[in-house]
Amino acid sequence: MRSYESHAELGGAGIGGRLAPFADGLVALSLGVTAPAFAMVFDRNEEIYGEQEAADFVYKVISGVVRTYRMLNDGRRQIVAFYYAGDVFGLEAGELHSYCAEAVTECRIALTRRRGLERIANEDVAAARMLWGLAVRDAQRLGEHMLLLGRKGAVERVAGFLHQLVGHSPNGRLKLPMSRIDIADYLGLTIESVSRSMTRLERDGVIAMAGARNVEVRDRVALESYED
Amino acid sequence: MRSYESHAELGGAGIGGRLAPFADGLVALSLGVTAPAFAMVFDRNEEIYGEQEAADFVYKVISGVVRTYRMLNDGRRQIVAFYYAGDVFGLEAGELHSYCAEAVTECRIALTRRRGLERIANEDVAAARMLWGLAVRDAQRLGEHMLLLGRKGAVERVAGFLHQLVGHSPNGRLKLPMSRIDIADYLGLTIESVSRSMTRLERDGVIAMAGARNVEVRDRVALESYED
DNA sequence: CGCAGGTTTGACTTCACTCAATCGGCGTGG
DNA sequence: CCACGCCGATTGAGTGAAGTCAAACCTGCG
Repeated sequence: MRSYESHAELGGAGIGGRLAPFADGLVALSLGVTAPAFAMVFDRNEEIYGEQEAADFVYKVISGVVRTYRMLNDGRRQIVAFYYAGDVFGLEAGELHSYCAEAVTECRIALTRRRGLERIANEDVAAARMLWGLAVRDAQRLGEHMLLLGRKGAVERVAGFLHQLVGHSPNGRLKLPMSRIDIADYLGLTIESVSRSMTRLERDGVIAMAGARNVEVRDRVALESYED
Repeated sequence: MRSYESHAELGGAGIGGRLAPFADGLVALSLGVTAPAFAMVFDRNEEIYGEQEAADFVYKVISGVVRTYRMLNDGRRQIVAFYYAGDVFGLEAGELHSYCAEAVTECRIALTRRRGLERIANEDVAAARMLWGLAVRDAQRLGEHMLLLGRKGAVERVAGFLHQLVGHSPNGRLKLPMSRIDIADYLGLTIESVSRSMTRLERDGVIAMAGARNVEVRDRVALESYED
């Protein structure tokens, strides 16, 4: 039970999730910076960390998809970002997490101690630069998303979302890992509006759908033009 | 013309703005980190830097207010953030600025070379940490704003905006430095909706107005409750 | 005092939301 | 292997909140 000891020793990383075997206890965070880590597996919709919880760890997605979000008292939810394999999340300025993070699909996540990472950053300038770069890139992506939320119509939002997802897919086919509710809460819409927008894009010949989660982008240029 | 030489030497910091005398050529960025700098003055609505311009400088507001924004082809604009005295802006991950920055009011801005700052960060761990902290705090603020843009109604947005502004004012009185257009483009609304929302808040006794730009928050608790 | 800009107000329209019914795909169990 | 049931997604009808267009109103300034 060596691994459980190490888990306890690490202070516990939330209620959920299960420890999982992991290569050599190291994770390559970015730009060649490597830190000691352990891995956990989270089920679909399982919480990874909550708002206002201590931000003792930094997380990297090994496989699966993660969402971070904030909520209002009455239940309205805004998904701030989706994180995919290779993405780092959970870096905070203060001692507490300012968002909630959950697994969209079953996820394998590498965790590394925040203090350890800070210690590394204190000695290795490249590591400090890397942390800075991660935060700035995050901020840039959020700014882009603000334009979408503040100034775009429903179809433009969905088109922008699909365009962003299809970026990494050369053949234009993609399998949406998240539900319509997640998409709606990411785009500041209702599920009905998301649905209507996708139908509209399909009628216009921009995309083709096979079931709700398989989308083929047929006309990437048109998709971009919807974004203005 | 010593100052113009130094301006040219620095590679030119945009078309607009005038060099201004500055204490000792140093600016305290944050947490005691200091870097060589020079100051410029920008008129109301003058551009500080444009989207896709080289991000050679980092900026700190000495006095006045700055807006950063992105635009769509058809002219729709989303203001990403306002920066007030003491705030640092213009830090970028890549070589280019991803937003446009303009002076909301006449502004006095301290500029420091990005490369110089990076050199300092390479030697001083505290400086690197500071840069990281600035970026993370920015990202956090943007995330907060995304919740407002994606999930709040018009009155809630205006209430949230006023609440954010009144935070630093103990007596509840504040003078809005920006026009209704700026507020609208920050909140993802039209000027008419901003106007109607403020009228509504006034009718409800939450605020009192003396002219369009002088607002007194009479009931801070009620203001927060509009935000949910 | 009068002009010009920005702001407020009003009437009407539009787009997205709500509520409700139907559809469809997936997984389970017969 | 197929039928059924369930959950998520789609579609439709009606409503409502914010947008648009236009007019009137301040207010600060020449």
